[in-house]
Amino acid sequence: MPNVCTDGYFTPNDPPRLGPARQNTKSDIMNIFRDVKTDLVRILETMVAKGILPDGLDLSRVTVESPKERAHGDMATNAAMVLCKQAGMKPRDLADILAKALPDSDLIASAEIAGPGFINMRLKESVWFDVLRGILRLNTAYGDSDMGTGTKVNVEYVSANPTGPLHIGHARGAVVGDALAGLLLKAGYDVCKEYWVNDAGSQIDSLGWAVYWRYLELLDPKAYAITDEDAIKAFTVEMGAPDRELEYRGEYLIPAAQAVLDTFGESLISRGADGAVKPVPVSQWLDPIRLVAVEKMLDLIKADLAVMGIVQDVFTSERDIIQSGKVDSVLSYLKEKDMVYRGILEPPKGQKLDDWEPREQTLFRSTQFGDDVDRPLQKSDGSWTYFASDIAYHREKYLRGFKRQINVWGADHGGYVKRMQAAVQAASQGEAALTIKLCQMVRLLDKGEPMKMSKRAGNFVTLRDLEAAVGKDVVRFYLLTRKPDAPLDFDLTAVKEQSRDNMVFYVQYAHARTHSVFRMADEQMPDLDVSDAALAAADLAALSGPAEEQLLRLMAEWPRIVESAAEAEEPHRIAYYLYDLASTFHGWWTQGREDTALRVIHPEEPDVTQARLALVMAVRIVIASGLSVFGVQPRNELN
RNA sequence: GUCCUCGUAGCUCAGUAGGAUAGAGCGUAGGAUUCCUAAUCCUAAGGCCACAGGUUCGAUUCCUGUCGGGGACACCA
Repeated sequence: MPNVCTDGYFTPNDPPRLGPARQNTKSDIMNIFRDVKTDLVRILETMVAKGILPDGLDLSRVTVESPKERAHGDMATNAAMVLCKQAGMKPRDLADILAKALPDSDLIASAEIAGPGFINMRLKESVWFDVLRGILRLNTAYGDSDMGTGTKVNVEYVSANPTGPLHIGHARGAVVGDALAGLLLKAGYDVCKEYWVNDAGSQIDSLGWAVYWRYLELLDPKAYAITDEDAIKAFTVEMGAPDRELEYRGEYLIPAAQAVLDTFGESLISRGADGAVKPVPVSQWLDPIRLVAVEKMLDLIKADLAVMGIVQDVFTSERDIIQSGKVDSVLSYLKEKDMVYRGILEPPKGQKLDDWEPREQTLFRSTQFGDDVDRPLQKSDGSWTYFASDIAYHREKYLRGFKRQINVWGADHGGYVKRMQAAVQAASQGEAALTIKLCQMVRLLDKGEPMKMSKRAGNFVTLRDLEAAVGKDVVRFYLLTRKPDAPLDFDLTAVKEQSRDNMVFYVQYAHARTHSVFRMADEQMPDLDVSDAALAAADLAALSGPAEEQLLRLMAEWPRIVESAAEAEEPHRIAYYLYDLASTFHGWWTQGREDTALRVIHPEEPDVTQARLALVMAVRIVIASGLSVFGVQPRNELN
């Protein structure tokens, strides 16, 4: 995937990565749910061939899943209930026939009917051991799926205005977008991670003004102090923009101003007869300053993202989209389709606008695609609205081959969803589909008390502050412990607590514990072969207890979890699965406290020890596989 | 006023490509530590899945409406 915008500050990153040190080898995918379903379908087809069932069965609603109740067996299918109408049979009659045929499978030991027509199946014990060996063989590639069939998906996230460092408000979208991309990659999609750079709007003008002032300040700190309101006022008046305010005053602009000074020297000012620094007219400095300022801000943002372990593949410049004529071309495209017209909108309801006046505008017919009103494409000064360039950008993504697009936005952009989806439909002849993930606010707390932040006071918490306070992995995992569309409290103290109610710690502790068991085994049984090969070849008969079976069963579900989370585009499900697995593992491990026979390490019984260590290793692998989706490094020990 | 989103145990939250007796943590009440990490585990109590209709063999899940919390509503992004 080439980077499309590489002018100036758009230095391309490395090409999209294909995941952590692996190829998506479709042939080497393990998923026993799928295997059982394949067998089930095969048996159904045999029954069709024999004339027991009619041709042309719709099997789309047939599922194979693990029943909630352990007593119901290993897996259950609803096939009889879903197919009974098509087959013209009563559910239980069909279930009866099916249940008799199922043990024909290599995987299924027995099947029986329950409830309204469920078929509960017991799998052969060897199936679970095969799962364990498969995990050891595949390592963290276990859980990979081919459900995406290499379909191209574009995930756009962060996309913060390049006007300053990222702060906590950006953190959630950044992490959710990155994890979603990781999840889709694991599920077999061809994922492109993307950032849309709004470097063309009025905010960039504000940035330019602020940086110019900082530039003046560097040249003459006394005359142009950032704290000197009178001087600032005099400056804006002199520039012919008395309403202009310096919106951005953070110190992070000083390096940008220094870069301006390094690049342009004193060519953006004049000197009075006394040598005093004098600003020159806006037209002479705004363009060059904006360019340098955006470049520096984008560097800052990329560095912030890198601290969080986020590296996106493509950065697309709004300015570039506009200057290359892509907005004009998408507009003429839409005009051809009669999607654009000149018209006057009704005044918005529910809020008073003092300065509202009827005005003829260039409008996009988004109502034809379910939006509430048609949306303006041009500002009154003739320049494009943000919406117009965004349409051009999304069409650009479509033309690059992305028929599936995902945007991760803050919930405050919710009102923008329908028009953007409408635009993507219109600009792709209905071929591309855009889904939008809205992330709710994160409330930053400390010891249960909300932390007071204000941009004005300059004490807002940056992403870097957050990372420095608790660490990248904690931030990433914690922000994924709740579905994005629900608000989230982030407590700086609680998140570092080492107890069960902190998911991050609890899962990491389970992973660390798998390592400590191996360290202990090495101490107590230095001669035991614990190589991958030895574990894979171990006699697993010792793992037939209920607790072991529970662990194996849970780990067998991992590929299914990946697929359903990818299908739902909900990475947080991975977090809950890992918590569940950690809990089951801790419980199994603790059995050894009450009954020494159940301990992992038995110096007198190397076979049993080896089998149990194989199980521990599998748990370690599955946890690591899950954490890799989140971009979180598993811990080998704690403290 | 319109649109989006959420409503599940006392609290914080999972779950729902429609499935069998709705789960977890905290908190509450008990219990386990000569022991591979007690940084952990076990047991118990706790529910009209906001409410009302609809779709069907079956709805916490899908549809419609009501109520309640949050968010958004020209020429900012």
